[in-house]
Amino acid sequence: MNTPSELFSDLTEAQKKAVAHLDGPLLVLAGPGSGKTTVVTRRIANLIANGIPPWQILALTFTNKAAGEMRGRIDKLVSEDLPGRRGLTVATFHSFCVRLLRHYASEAGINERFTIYDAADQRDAIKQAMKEVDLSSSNWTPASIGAAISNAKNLLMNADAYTKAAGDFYTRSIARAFVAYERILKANDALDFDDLLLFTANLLRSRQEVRKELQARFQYLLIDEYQDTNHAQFIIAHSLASAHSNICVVGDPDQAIYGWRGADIRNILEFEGQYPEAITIALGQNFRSTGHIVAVAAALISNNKRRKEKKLFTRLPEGDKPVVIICQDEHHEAGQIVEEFRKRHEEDDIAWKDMAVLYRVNSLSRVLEEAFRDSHVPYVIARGTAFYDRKEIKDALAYLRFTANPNDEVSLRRIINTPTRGIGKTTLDRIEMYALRNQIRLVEALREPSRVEGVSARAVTAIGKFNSMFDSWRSMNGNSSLIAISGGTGGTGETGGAGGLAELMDRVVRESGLEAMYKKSRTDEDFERLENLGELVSAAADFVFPANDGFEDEAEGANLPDPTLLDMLSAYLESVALVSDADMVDPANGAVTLMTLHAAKGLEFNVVAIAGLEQGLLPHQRAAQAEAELEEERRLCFVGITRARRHLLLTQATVRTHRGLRERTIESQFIGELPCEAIITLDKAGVDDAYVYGDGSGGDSGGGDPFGEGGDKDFGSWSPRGAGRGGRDDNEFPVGCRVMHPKFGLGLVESITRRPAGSSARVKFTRAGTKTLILEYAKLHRVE
DNA sequence: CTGGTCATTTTTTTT
DNA sequence: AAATGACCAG
Repeated sequence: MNTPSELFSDLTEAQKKAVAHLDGPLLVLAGPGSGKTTVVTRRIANLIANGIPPWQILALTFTNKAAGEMRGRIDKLVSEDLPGRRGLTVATFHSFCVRLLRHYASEAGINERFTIYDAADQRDAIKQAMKEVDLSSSNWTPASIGAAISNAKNLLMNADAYTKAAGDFYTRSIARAFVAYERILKANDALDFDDLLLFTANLLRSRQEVRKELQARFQYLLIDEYQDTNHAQFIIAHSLASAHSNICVVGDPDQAIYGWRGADIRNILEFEGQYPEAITIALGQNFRSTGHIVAVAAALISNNKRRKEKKLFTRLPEGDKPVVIICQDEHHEAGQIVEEFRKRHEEDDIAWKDMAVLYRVNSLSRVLEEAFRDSHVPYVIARGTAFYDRKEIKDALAYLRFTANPNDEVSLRRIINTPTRGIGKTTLDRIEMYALRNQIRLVEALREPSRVEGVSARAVTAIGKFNSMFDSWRSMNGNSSLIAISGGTGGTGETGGAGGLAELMDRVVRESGLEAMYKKSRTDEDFERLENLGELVSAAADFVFPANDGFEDEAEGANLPDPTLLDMLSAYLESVALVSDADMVDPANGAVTLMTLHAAKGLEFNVVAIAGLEQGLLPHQRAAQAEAELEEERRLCFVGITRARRHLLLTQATVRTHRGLRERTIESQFIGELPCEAIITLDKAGVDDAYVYGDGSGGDSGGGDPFGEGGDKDFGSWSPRGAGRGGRDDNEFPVGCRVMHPKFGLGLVESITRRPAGSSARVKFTRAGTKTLILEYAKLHRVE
């Protein structure tokens, strides 16, 4: 068992004070790299060491990764033989709410088996709602309606409340769609992400007995990243805390970057006003980054006016100055970043996994990815949702969701004719009409297709097969040999339940016809889809039923009933719905990480590059209007800079292709806000004059240097990307050579035009006539 | 009913 | 550039 003294070793006075705090409200203002996680985990260990039962402690985070990390670190600090350690609840806000809502489903007035709708499902449902209330989609977009609904829900307004408050035509129109949307969700037994918080907050507010029960259970609260909580989360936290005020919130107003999704920075700024007896501890010393990096970050953030002044400082050496590189275009930029990383890897022996490229928008990842791939530097893109966004995966999961919840019509519609099985639009329209007229659900109407007028015999048979397929899967639930899971505490590797889940998944993939559909064609793309489906099946086999439900098993070792296959399925779908991009950053893989600035919050790397420091990108176009939004962009940049421990690289491309258009950019105002004595600026954009006007045909063709003798040393070694297509174009496609284009077919190169923006070629195609193609983009292959 | 082509659009960030 | 949605020919 760790003695209390060990919990306090190596800490600053401020940190010690926070760790030692037991009862009452506590606000920890933790600057970047200030040892926040250490303080939080040790404080929880200290609570336990002081005799507080772990099951009375609730810690809420924003990502699964943060929750897992926190739990792991607490586990290491708390002796294993301490009884009841398992009862500790560490969860994300959303997953905590899901568990709570399933447990108190009847009190919350919802179906225990509710489905969680992700952004795409939500969009589908909103579209349907707009259709129902006749909102022409030319004046309204599902996105704008969705944003309005989301904002309302974050402020704890449901459709009724919104309708009552709606005054003008604009809001009344939204209100109509809102009402219809809510009706659809209700009918489908579905909750969207915002609902998870909204319903929980309302449950806690309106049901005294539930609130009391939970208050008694969770005597000590800890909320991480408190600066990013929204009003609903605020209500949840304080409903739970109101009985005992044992609430510890941790955060940094300078790192508040989720205002756009309803996060209210006032929650943290006004905490002391809300709890006058609160103790506030500021952790300003940075243990992560070297001097210049901290100086640059501090200077940048001091430009924010609406801000609580907080001193940032480090005792680490000054280290290398952050480098700003002005690049020619995005390919050049990517090349510079790869080159810098390679140098750090070879000269300083820094592992790839200790480096990251950060950017404001996901679309920037493509060019970067190409550069890393072409230069054989291992990389991963942290896009947790990407896998689950793929068509084939969404389809397979829709089958599962409809299996678990037959009321989920959004999923049903998705898969009823995917793969095509002869239940087309006409048939579905007729069945829908029939359902509407007879006041029954779509699923029920599908049970009696022969009674629906105008449905062909063929369609009736197809529907019958469709029904029996799901009946067969659902009956797996009743088969006890499939549902047994070894012990409620889980944790130990293989379980019968996971096997059942994997078997179900396997059957779904095969019997639905998805597998056959992709097996039929031989394209690479379809082969990849098949592989993804296989991966999905293996992932299901590895799925472990969550050990701790968090509400029933107060007594240690309480015997929970074995989860059924349906329980497994719900838990699995839930875990899939709540993954975040940040969750996918796997420290075990030896690769450079590419991710958005948002996803980087809470992480740190030895080497960090931030790409695209341009007006309109960082700060982003849509955020540059209002001062408050601009300040959030600045905080985002601040978050990015403070991820770096030793080396920081900031890049700007003077020309960037955006939505197919090549445009000149303007340097980000944030670059101008950095103290020039703490940074090094390298302008490598102008060098391309040598490239553009140099004589291309002979001079620079031989070596790997597309810039001839004009380039300086640094510049000369750039070209991993350029060598592939852009820089070598004159060699690759000489005038007169025969080429193949995926769309236009076979052609003959008539001429080559060399431009700074990228060379183009006039190609005479046998079928399609003469076209001018940008070599960088056209997928041209030379044919001998 | 299916599969293709053409026209239109693109919210930045995410639980 | 890419992804959707509408429309039209089999």
